[in-house]
Amino acid sequence: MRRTRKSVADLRQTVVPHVETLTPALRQAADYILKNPNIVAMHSLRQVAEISGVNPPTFTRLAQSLGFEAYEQLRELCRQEVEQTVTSFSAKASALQDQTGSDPGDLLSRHAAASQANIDRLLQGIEAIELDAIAERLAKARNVALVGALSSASLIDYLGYMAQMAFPNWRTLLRNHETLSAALNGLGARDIMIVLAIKPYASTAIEAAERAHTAGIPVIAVTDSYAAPIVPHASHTFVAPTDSPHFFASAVPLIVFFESLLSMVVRRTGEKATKRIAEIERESHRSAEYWQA
Amino acid sequence: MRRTRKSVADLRQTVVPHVETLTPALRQAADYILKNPNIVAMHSLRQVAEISGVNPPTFTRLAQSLGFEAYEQLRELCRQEVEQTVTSFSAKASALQDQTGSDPGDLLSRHAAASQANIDRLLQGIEAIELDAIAERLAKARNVALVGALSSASLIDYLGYMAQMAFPNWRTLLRNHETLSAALNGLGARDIMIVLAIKPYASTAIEAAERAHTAGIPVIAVTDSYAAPIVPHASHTFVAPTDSPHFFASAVPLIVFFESLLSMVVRRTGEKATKRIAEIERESHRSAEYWQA
DNA sequence: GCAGTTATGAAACGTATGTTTCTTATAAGT
DNA sequence: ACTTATAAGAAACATACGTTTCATAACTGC
Repeated sequence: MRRTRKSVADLRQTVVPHVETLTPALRQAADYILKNPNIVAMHSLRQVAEISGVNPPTFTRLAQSLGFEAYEQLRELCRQEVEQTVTSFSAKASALQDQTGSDPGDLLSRHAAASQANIDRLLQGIEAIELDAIAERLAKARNVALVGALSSASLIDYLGYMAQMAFPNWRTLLRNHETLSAALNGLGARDIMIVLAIKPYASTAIEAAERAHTAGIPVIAVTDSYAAPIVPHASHTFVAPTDSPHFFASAVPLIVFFESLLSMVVRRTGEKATKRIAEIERESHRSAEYWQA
Repeated sequence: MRRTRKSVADLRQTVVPHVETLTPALRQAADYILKNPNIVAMHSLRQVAEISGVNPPTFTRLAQSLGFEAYEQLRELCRQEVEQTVTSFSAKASALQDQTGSDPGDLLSRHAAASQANIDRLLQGIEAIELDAIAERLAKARNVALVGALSSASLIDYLGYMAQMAFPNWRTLLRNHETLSAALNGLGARDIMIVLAIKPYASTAIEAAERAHTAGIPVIAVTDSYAAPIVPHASHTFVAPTDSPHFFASAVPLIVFFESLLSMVVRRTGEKATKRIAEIERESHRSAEYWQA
């Protein structure tokens, strides 16, 4: 199949190189155009200005800053972009599937497609009702302990960071040289432990699950196979596909899973979580952790 | 799966039934609109008139004949038609997101769809050639320094962990109370810094990028907007969509991006990286970090 | 801390837009 | 063939458009 020819003047190609030299307002306008070429193509300058919250003259000035004679020419690029997408969408989809893959430049496309496929498989492999039940238990738990080692450590950290925004009773274990015994101290049947363990499985994580399980702490295992060594020590197991064409497993389905799970618990906890989130954000702004103009 | 809801007023559905009762000139106009909704959506009435060879007032009259109050409404139908085609994939996601959520069990499906749409948008927003060029530079760099704070910290950790498997010269900065000055010490123009900063932007990350940029260290910014405060301090910027129906931004596209980037660099580095990976794996097994049956 | 510069929003301007009105062309009925 | 009714182009109109100008706000460099 013939590849759709790229128009000589491409929107991104034209705008992106200039972006870094633009003033804040102009950059905001450029950002909007790059993200919403279809809106720009289909609406008048003033309508775009209103929708995007940018002052009308800013777009005129942006076009001039980019070397165009008028805004109309910038808009024409957007039109071409849209036209191209309209005509080449189905082509792209089929092209991705039969790539035998010698072209390294398309590695992003390939990995993107693989990730999307994995997300699909994640969806097929998990029962909504199961997940709902777990979310319910997490919402009611006294403490939620998170465990992950080696490559799983940073993913568990991500979950932990997000969770602490919403809940004061979620905690990541085994950080900063904390021992397993110390970590498990005080945890019991009213708490829940979430353990992430994907191949190659970290001994630390398996051991933590085992000890917790023996101690009567409910363990939710998130792993990549029902044959994983953690399964026997879990009271509930979720399996996420992590296949990838790379030397390492893809974390994408895991992130999707964790983000969804977290969101479900937040929804259940209701206003309490939302309030806490707002409070922490406010506090962070005060403490200058967040950058502000 | 439920089909994406068709907009209440469909262009074809609205126009076709009336076509036979129209006068010749009006019919010609109707015919043109049905065949070229994208032209109509993206151009003014008078431009459409000129392109199609139909007199301007004819389009106004057509709209009125079809029961519309004004031509603008007819054009809006064309816009919807185009929008639907352009975003056929992400349309699915937004439709799912719009269900204001009476069914909590479907949250996983919704987030999965949204993630897939975001991956799609990531692909559209990044030029393969750009990414290729950056991968090339990363492969040749003396040192690669990774920076991320707050919510980005764990994601950068993930990248750093994976990278260290393959390359000895990739390092995550600002961990374990390392100061910025100490971190930047020894870095120069032959090195590259990758900074991840997504909203709310961490002061630490912005500052690191700024200092590095001033010091002549190439900075690659990965962020969520061209209007992000880090952009002025970057020698190259990648923007990944992070929209999500939750209170937090989704990390999925970022993971896809990093995994792809890493894989591209590994491919370039060739056998050297592969050997190192194998060696580290062997070492880890010996040291019992990895669980074995 | 101030002068000079630049960036940005508000107001003003000429122009193109969508629509209506007017006029001419076309077709039908007697 | 003449009238009448309808259709369609031309001209006219109010409006919204893209742009420029102006004033003020926000930086920069001394």
